[in-house]
Amino acid sequence: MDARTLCLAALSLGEASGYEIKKTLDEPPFDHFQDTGFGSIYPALTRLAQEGLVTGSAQAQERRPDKKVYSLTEAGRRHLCQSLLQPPAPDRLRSDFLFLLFMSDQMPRAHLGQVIEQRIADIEAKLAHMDSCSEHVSDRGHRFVFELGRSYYRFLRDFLTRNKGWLLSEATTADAAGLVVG
Amino acid sequence: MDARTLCLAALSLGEASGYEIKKTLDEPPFDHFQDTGFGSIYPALTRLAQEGLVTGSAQAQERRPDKKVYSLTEAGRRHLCQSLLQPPAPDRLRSDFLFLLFMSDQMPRAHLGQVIEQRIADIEAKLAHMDSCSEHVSDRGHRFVFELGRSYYRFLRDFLTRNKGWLLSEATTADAAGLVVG
DNA sequence: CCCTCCATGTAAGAGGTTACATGATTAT
DNA sequence: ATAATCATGTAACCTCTTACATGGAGGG
Repeated sequence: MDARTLCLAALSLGEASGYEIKKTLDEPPFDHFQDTGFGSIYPALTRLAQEGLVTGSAQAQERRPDKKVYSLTEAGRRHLCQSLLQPPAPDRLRSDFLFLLFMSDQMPRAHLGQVIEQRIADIEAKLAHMDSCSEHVSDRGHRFVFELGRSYYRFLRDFLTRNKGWLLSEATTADAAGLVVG
Repeated sequence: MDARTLCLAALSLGEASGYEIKKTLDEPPFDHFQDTGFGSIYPALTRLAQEGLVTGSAQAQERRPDKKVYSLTEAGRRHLCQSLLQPPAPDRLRSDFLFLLFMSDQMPRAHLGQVIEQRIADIEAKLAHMDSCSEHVSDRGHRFVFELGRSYYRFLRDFLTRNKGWLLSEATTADAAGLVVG
């Protein structure tokens, strides 16, 4: 899905401004399958409004810049439902981190160790943040993706913690059997 | 990493043509963290050659189009090693599949079921293919990413298999406790 | 005093995708 | 027959990223 479809999906949960959509997309479980910036959202909303899939109205605020609150039109809701019937494109992951692990024999061991520890800490922080969000996830699909994401982060943390020693060891021969794949 | 860095990484394993690089990038464990097409690879190689990071020579072949075999220059190897010292950008996943699961209350149950079964079958096929590749993965970093990917696919397959019933059930109330998160 | 939050947008550029163009060989 | 493999590339397009532009409120 592109930025436009994501905006439609966010608005299907209720009317919102571009800024609020961005906040929603940045939180779990939305953030598990996409990563969208202001530079995509604002133009997407403008175009969706032109196409009649959303309507927006500027609202004056006290001591704040004006806010443009958008909501789905009937056409927008139909368009969103239709896009859900398309066969999903294959998942695509872009991971510098896995690239570094892949190339680890070309890297100084100390730096590699730092990168892995940093990643484990990042995952830990993510999990902590998810704990604080967990109560607010009520919809069934949202809960499913939320728990899938949480389980994935736990899996990744455990895999890295268990096997970092194997990757970082100085021995020239590293038997694949040493990897604990669970 | 962009297409240029990926080409450098592929060539660090030995000289290759654009076509051969594409094949390498499409196989595990390379395919676990990127997804690069001909339309990115050929222009990337042209530019890398202009920058002196790779050298290419056309080789005539019998009954085949000419082949341009590229190899890393010293400058190219240095450039690659330097790029490994940069802090890695955050991982980014784009998943239509998770988007569909997220929106599953807007979807016909039958279609949702099909999408999930298809995904499980795809993962099963991927795992079978990885089994047939496993012996050829010798480098330590390659093995690490390979096993991480394999474990991830198994995790995803198991999560979907265990919990699809929970997502697909007709009951209006679906207790989060019903999810088996392992 | 500085940072983060609120709030919107544009403009330029980088990067990637898709379709097109070509064509013999080999396997089913 | 038909599809896949081998083999390279270009051009148009689309999308996204990044930087810029603006500015008050409130917390540390």
